[in-house]
Amino acid sequence: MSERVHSSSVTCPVARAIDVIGDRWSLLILRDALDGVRRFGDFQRSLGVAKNILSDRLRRLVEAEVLVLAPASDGSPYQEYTLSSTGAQLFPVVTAIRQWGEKNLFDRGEPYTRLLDTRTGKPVPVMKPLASDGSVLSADNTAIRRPG
Amino acid sequence: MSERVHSSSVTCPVARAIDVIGDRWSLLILRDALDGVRRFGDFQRSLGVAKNILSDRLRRLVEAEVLVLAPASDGSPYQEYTLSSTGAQLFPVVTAIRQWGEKNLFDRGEPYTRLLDTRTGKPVPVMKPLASDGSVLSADNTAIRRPG
DNA sequence: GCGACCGGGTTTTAAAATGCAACCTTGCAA
DNA sequence: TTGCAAGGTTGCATTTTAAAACCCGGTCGC
Repeated sequence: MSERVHSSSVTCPVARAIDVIGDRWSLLILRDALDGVRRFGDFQRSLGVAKNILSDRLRRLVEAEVLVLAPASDGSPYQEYTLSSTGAQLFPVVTAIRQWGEKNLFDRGEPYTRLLDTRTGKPVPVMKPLASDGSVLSADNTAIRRPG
Repeated sequence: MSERVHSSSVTCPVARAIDVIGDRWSLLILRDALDGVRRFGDFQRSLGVAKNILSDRLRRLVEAEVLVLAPASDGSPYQEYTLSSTGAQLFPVVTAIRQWGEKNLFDRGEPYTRLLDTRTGKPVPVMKPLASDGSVLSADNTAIRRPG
């Protein structure tokens, strides 16, 4: 298990994250992976992406240790792409994107796919960044501090 | 003020959102915009992106009503790109990406830029999707439901 | 045992996006 | 009026993406 060396001198976590997951197909792959998709063919059918592009993005995500390539769990002789623990931690990212889309990109009455809590059947409440005292944070009351 | 018509038949909010903000430069522009950057030249210096590409991305974000082009607030004869209310709602998205990067893409001891609550000076706590009863949700106990 | 088919790709070639440099324009300011 | 900076646009070479064709190792029908 080799230690990854991360993108040189970039000290912004957003920029590093975007190097790994910040393109259209990678994000859609992760959306599907978080919904339980594991097989090459299933990703391809779901996304409608060219096989060479899918192959490339899956390889990059495996190299970044966001996905892990493992023997299929169902006895078929193929392999499947599963989320690593790092990859599973992207659930809040995809959920935040989803919730922004839900609130801002659909007209009233227009249907969209919903994310439900399977234990209760209810929609997942909107995520908000909270301060340590529990109050809701907006961009206005935060700031970036550079290291050093 | 024309009503935008959204991307046809795509019913996944993640997919629609990615059409608007799901590329490298757009996400980095939004990171900077949420940190208070407003001017073309400031985005360019911060990102190191080619001017034509920056111009294109800013135009798209304005068309998508994520950014708004307004006269500069400081009396200079130029215009500035400010976040619309839709754009400001991307704060949880960029914050989730940032927090994933912080936890997964830096080696121990390696410095990175931090997001601080300006009222307390403390780092912003990690965002998590919560169920309606306040318990933490993971991808495992959620599911997508298609409309109709 | 052999031909067809399916999963999971790679290769080839054409189209589109990107990046760089040069240029243009407007508003000052010397 | 010359110069200079902000905020772009344009032209062109390079890189990335996409679509389609091809390949290759199983498995299945027979």
